[in-house]
Amino acid sequence: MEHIDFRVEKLSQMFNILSDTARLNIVIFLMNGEKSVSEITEYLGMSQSAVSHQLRILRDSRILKASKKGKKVIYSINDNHVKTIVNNGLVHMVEH
Amino acid sequence: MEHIDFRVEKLSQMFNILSDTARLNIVIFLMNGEKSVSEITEYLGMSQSAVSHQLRILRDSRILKASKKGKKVIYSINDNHVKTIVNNGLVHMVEH
DNA sequence: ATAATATATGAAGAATTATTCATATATTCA
DNA sequence: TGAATATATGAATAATTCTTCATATATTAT
Repeated sequence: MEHIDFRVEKLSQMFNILSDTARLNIVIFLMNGEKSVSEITEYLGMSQSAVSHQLRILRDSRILKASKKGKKVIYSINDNHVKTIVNNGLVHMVEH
Repeated sequence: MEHIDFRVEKLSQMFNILSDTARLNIVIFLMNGEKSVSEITEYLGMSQSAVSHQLRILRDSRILKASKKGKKVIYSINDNHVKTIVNNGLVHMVEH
């Protein structure tokens, strides 16, 4: 698979990150605006640790970014492409 | 995560399938028209068995469909949404 | 019927990944 | 300084997944 476009590699990596329900839900949640870790944790109903591990993956892949506000860490979407990709995907999930 | 849209579940499943480089390449290859298993195998440069296993996943998820022409099995895209999702994704992979 | 070609499939092993648990770090407040 | 709150992280386990190998099935040609 050497002759193949590098974009395919990149895209499959992005799809891989969005293939986890928790991570995809986080991204969608943040599309309405930035949130703290505790808000995200409460929204998802998962353990704080599990959420933090997933946030790390989203941060490392530059899909999200984090900033501190006092004790809290605020996450927001860093890669605007992901919004379009997710929105576009959601549209196509309406039927079936 | 009970309060969450069923579309998210569906979309993460679709992303999951497209998160494998081999499968994503197959889908992209078939976006130029239907192909036989041997053509796909040659294109990817993987073993026939590995390709067949991946084709099964794509068939089971209704992203592809298969039809027989003599000894050959011809695969084509069954779910038109996937074309849009992949094309849209590729566009956003252009930079970085 | 037999051989050759094309594709599919089950089992097994290796690799990747998600979650939990325990604990560490950082910040604020008293 | 010490306690409380918020978040991060490493290790370990469980689950999922990809590939290989061997073999099965289907079709065509001789």
